[in-house]
Amino acid sequence: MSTPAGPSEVRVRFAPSPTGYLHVGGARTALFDWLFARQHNGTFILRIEDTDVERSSEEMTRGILDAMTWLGLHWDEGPYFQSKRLDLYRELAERLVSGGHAYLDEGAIRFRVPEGRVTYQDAVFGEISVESDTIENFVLLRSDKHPTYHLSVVVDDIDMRISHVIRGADHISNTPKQILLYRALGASLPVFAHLPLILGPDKTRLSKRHGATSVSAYQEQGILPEAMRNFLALLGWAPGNDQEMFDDEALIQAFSLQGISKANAVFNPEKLAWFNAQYIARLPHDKVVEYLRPEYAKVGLWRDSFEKEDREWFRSLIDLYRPRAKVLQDFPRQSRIFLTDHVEFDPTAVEKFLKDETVRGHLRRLADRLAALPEFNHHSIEEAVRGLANELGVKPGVLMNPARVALTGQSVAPGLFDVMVLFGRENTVQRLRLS
RNA sequence: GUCCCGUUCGUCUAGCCCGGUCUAGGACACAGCCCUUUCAAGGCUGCAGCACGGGUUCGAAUCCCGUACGGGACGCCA
Repeated sequence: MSTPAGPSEVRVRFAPSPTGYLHVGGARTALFDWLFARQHNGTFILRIEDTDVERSSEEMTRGILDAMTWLGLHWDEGPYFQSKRLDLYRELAERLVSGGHAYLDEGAIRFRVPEGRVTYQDAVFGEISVESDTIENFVLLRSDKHPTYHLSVVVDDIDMRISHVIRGADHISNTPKQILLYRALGASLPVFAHLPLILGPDKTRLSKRHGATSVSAYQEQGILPEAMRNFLALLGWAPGNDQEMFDDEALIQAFSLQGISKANAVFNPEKLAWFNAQYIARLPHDKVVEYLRPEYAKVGLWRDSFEKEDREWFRSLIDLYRPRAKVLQDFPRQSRIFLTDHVEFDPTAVEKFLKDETVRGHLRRLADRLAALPEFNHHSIEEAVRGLANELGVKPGVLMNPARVALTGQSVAPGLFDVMVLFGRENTVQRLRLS
């Protein structure tokens, strides 16, 4: 075995089993591990627990790594694969047998649980204490010579000099068994910190029947990794004050094991959506474009000029929709009116605003007015529109609501003057005249 | 069933360790109002909670005990 970690050296690991996708619970655990490592200038290790040959798969491993990368949880060591370390587990299982700590049972090796009470201090839950006669002699090595979870996790945590075991609270009752194993192997204990579970709205463990649970599903739904991180950080942890918006630096600063809650938390997708909207509204333009490029490309609306000659125009377009978007897909969906020549008219809106012949006459006059403007910008357009309304003796809305429909085909759109600027004078005038 | 753990607005939570400053604070959602060219965004206001019962104490969301409810673990799964 390697030498134990020094007292100040923080080494944590995230150890998923590649028997499924990375779900939000696992992601939250990984995030806390990562935050803790970063805060202490420690090492974040990724270990794949693939000792169940039947259920583990490479695609799942791939998916987990991708999801971690998308979430921005970069690991410093690994991924280590337990399937490549089988000899080590066998060797130690045999050592435990010869030391009298374990025994053969029909081809498997079982741990001999000693009498007494096992007590430890959990960094989150405080003292946890169990009478060892409630613990069965558990299997360490299966008859096929593959280790069980308890053996491999303890052996690896010792070997990899893990200083803090941060994992889900579903492992609390496993911990005494593992502590017994540490003792039998003559190793010192890491700090154990168990995280409260994430539940569905019905307070049962979050699962597929509650809706999307995999990180990649949220990625596909147009959730930003920044938003996901911020949201997940606040599930089971709180800074002790009222702050809610955290960038990574602030999160790393503020995070602490003391701030972790003992009570399970219900996953609230609406709050996630709110965080997402906040980040969409706030992220730097280049970052947003980076996320948006594939979304526009997906629906055939991306043009390379958005990053070249039309850069400023595209920036204005994006800014117009930032406060209106909840997910990334909202951008192409809502802004497509600016990106295709074809206008689709909403029949209800047409019926309501463009039926009246007088109104259409007004719009043609407005078109003339706009065509004659020396400058075509937000301010000059506003003056022209309000001026004309005044001359006609009508409220500005009488002009503006029909104009909006004439331009966009819809009764719901961003501010009319912004819309006109974005369309440009020619396009605006033409669409008004065609109405 | 046995063992372990938890319980503050519908939800995420602050406060609890070190009892009075808590007529319990913030956020999401919801409702109303304001802003306003529609829709958002934003601002303001409102709705709503210490699971229950004992005890300790001058005083308990905060400490102790019990009950109820909830969760987790009891696999040659992890």
